[in-house]
Amino acid sequence: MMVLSYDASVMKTNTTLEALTLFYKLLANESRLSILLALRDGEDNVAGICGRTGLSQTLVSHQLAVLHRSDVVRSRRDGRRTFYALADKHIDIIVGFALDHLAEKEVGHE
Amino acid sequence: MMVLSYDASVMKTNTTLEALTLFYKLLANESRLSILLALRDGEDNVAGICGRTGLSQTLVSHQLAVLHRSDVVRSRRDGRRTFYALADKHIDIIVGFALDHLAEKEVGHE
DNA sequence: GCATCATATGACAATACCATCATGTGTCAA
DNA sequence: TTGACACATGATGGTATTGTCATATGATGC
Repeated sequence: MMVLSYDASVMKTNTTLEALTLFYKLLANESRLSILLALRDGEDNVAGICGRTGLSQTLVSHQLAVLHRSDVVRSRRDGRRTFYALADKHIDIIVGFALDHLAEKEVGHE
Repeated sequence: MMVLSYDASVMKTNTTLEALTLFYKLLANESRLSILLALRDGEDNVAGICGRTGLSQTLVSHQLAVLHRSDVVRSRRDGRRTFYALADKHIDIIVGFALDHLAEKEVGHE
């Protein structure tokens, strides 16, 4: 049973194929991807992310929880707010990379 | 309604976010990813892919159809056989890239 | 403490996806 | 043309995922 959300500490027991699939599953949702793209511009709190993505607070919190459980984003509390950021440069690079290549492919199709 | 399978010709009307999501959805399944990883070694026919992935013929055909509809793989008929290959280097590069970074991240977690 | 702000969590209906079984189609050899 | 081979397709049951509503939790100021 493959589940979207997984505990990062379990990942070592997964095969590479499973790990890679889980990783892509995280990116394979418009809400989550939208959040990640927003975070490429730098860290932001939940309200800020809601504003920038147009998603509801509940949805953003849910998806941030998913992304956080999988160590894709990290969180930092500041008073009542929680700021989220991409956990490392990998996500940033990988998403950017795919975007570039997708764009390139689009052009190629014209 | 976001659907995994989409007609590649429709993609121009999608936003970048949608297109990127659809792209990742294609990779977010263990069977498809397994097929794509197999095809990184070069083109192969359905039976060959079944052998290398351990997946059933029906499943492989189904997933190849999905990947083909989205222009991720291309097909070539040779007699009774159909050979499939990655449509371009993008997929190869992107998957390899994610694999490398995932590996790197794993090491970082030790 | 109490109200409020900011975020998190639980439960759930709707939907999407997956893998399988059964069957269909196209190709070749005899 | 028939049979076997190689692959494709349709239908379907089971399951996973999605987004929403309602509600809970934690922090701050008064």
